[in-house]
Amino acid sequence: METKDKIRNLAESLIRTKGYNAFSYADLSAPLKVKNAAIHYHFPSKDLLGASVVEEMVHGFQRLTSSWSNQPEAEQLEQFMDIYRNSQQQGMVCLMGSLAPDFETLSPVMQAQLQGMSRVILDWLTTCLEQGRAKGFFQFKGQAADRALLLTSSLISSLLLSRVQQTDLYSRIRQQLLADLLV
Amino acid sequence: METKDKIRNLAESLIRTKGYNAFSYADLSAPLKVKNAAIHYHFPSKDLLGASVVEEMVHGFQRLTSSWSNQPEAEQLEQFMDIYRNSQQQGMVCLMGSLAPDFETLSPVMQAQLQGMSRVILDWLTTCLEQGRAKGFFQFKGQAADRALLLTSSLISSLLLSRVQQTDLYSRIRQQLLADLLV
DNA sequence: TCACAAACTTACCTACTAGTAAGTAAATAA
DNA sequence: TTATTTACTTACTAGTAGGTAAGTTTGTGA
Repeated sequence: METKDKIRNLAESLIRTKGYNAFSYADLSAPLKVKNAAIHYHFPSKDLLGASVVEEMVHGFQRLTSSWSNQPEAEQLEQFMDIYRNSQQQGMVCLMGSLAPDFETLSPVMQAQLQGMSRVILDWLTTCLEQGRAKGFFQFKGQAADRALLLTSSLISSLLLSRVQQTDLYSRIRQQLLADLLV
Repeated sequence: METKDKIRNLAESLIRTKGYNAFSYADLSAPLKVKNAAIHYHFPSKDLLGASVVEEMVHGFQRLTSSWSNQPEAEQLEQFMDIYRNSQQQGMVCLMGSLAPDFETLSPVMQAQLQGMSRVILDWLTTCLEQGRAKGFFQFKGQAADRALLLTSSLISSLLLSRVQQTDLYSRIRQQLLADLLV
C-alpha cells in the first residue's frame, strides 16, 4: 500500500502547484519510477485519484482538528492558520484555492467532495470562533459563520496572491485577521 | 477587428469558467464558427491569447476606475465590489482567482502581466482606502495597503467559495467588509 | 507444491492538443 | 489594372492525454 499513498501524495502536491487540469499521469509515473498503468491499477481514473486526494485531505483535517480539541480556541485558530503558513512556505496554494476555479471541469463526485470539504472547514471554524468568543478569546461583530467565511476567504487568497506577487502576503493578512479578532 | 475581439472575449469567459488549462482552441472555434487556424492567425499562440486577455482586463479596470475618479471613495469602493457581484451572478470567478492557481504553468509573459494586474488593483484600492479614510468615509486600523490586501483577498475567494457551495457567499462577505469599514 | 491474488509492466489505442504550411477570396493601394 | 494585404480555410502534423488488455513477477495461504 506504499505506492498508492505515494501516488496520492504526489497528486496532491501537483494539484496544489500546477493545478488539476495541468498535471498528467506522466508527472506521477516518472518521479515514482512506475509506469502509468500502475497508477491506473491503484486509481482507475483521474477522477477517482482526484476524489481520493480530496477525501484524504478532509480526513487529515478532521484528525488535526480533533487533536487540538482540548486547546484554547485562540491556539486552535493559530494552528489552523499555520496550515496556510506551511503551504505558503512550500509555494503551494490550498486544495480549495486550486480546485475551486476548475470546479466546472471536475466530475460530479469530486464536486460533491469539494463541497463537503468547504462545509467541514467552515463548520469547524464557525464553532471555533463561536466558542472562542463565548470564552472571551475573540471579539467580533455579527455571526460566527459569517466571520468564519471571511477568515477562510482571506486565507485562501493569501496563498494565491503570495504566489502571484512572489512575496509573503500571507503573513500580512494573518496579522490583520488576528488583530481584528483578538481582544 | 471584430473576430479578434470575439476570440479574446470568449477566451476570457472560458478562463473564468473552466480555467486556462482546461479550455482548448475547439472551445473557441466552434461557437465562433471559425476554424482553429483563424485563432492562430489573430493570436499565434495560446500564451499570447492569454496575455492579451490579461492586458485587456487591466486596461478595462483602468478605464473603469478613471471614470469613477470624481466620485466619493465610499461609492468608488461599492462600484469596485459590484464588479465581483456581477461575476458572481454570471457564475464566474475573477481572472486573478482563475489564473493564480495555474501561475506556475503560465508563460513568463503571462506571469509578469498577472503580477502587474495584481499591483494595479492593489494600488488603486490602497489609494481609495487611504483617501477615503482621510475624508472620513472609512474607518480602519493599520496601513491602507494591508487593508486593500485583505479586502481583495476576501473578494477573490468569495467567488471561489460561491462557486463551490453554489450559493451567494459573495454577498455575506461584502456585507461584513463594508460593516467593518464604513463609519 | 500448487493456486491464487496483489502489484505491477509491456504494448498499445483513440481522442484531442496546440500549432503550421499552403491555398483562397475579398478588400485595398499603387 | 495589377500587386499586395487582410482575414481567413483546408488539410495536415507531432506530441500528449487518459485509458486498457494481456502478460509477468512476487508473495501468500491451503
